[in-house]
Amino acid sequence: MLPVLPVNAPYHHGDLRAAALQMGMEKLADQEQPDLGLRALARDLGVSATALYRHFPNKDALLDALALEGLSRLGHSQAEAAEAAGGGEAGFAEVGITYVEWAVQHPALLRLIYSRVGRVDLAIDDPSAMGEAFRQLRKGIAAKMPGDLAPEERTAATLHAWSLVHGLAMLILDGQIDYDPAMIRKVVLMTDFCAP
Amino acid sequence: MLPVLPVNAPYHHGDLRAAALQMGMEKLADQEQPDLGLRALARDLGVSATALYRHFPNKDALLDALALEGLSRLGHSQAEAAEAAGGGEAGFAEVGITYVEWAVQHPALLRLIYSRVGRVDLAIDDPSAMGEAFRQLRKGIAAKMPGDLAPEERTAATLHAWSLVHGLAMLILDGQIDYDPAMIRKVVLMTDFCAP
DNA sequence: CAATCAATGCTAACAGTGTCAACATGACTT
DNA sequence: AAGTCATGTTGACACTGTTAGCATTGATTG
Repeated sequence: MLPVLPVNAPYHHGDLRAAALQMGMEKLADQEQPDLGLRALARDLGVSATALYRHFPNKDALLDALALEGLSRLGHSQAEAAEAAGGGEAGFAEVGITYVEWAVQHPALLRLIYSRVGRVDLAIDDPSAMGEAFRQLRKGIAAKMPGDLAPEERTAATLHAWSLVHGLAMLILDGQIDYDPAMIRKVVLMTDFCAP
Repeated sequence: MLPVLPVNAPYHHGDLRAAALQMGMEKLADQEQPDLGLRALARDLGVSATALYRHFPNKDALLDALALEGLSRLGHSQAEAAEAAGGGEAGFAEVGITYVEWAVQHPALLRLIYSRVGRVDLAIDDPSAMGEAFRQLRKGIAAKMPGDLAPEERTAATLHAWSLVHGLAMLILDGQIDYDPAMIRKVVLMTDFCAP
């Protein structure tokens, strides 16, 4: 977290944008809440407070970029878990469990993602970037579901699965329930396959 | 939102603490995010910025008080819904649906509650106030559940129900899914009764 | 190679925030 | 009536995001 390039630092940083995103990610990884200060971040980068404005129009844009990166990583983890678990119902449940695990391991990042994803349609150079990533995630969920369901049921089941694991994750992050992997597994397995 | 006592305002307010909590609640009701400024609140109350420090040790304490009040209101709504729906499985589902409805109607307040409830054990005059309220809520959920379940299953089912509606509520508040009452009902009813 | 220019950095400043210390007012007690 | 203490006020400090204007550098072009 110390300033980069402490000695003989050149006037120009090289790739401040990438460095800011990387350090932002590191700071988020160390925190519970997604509280990032622009000035504090610049300080840790060994750069003046306003230098970041050459790379991001404002603080929101920086946080959006971090959220987007986080969303991408979450998507990768999901995809990995899906692959590792193979297809079928068991694989689907594993994807949900992975979601909760990822949330526990990246609390600030998950919070950041969901806090910035909603209002992303407005005033972003690539308006559909975040929305698209999320659509992929949803599609990923839907694709892993048991196949013999009517479209209406499919939507409801997707919503059900997403809500369940998201709720579990949020309750854990907010300190309402303890993180007990066995219990998570039990809860997730409770309902995913008991279609009448 | 205009200053209280605009003309002939006496030096002392009368009951600033109650007024602050009430105006805080009103402001939260008008917002999507629980962003409350101490100075802005004082301004709207027609009082100096630091006057609130005679009634709350700091901003966190004020927000904690608001969260506690919000939690109480949520509990009341839950209890009402449980009563109105009668007992049994249908009544239980109704409580869950009410939870989501309440969240949609009080987005900032629900967010405030969950953001402050976790770390409430520290440095509050009544340490167990918030925890107790939440324990009541959990007990309320558990009490409304179908009765013929082993204790272990009971815990899991409670967790499942809470996570499901909380996840639904959060995804709606974060703009990820639309609020469609019929769909909510469908999803909540999907799994609550399919015990093996 | 030298001159120009755009990209990228810096400092200074402004409005806003939470918070503390010191002072002012007024309601209640004796 | 006098005095005390809860409650209000002003002023200040450190912090934040943001803008305007100036400085430096690496790259492009004559």
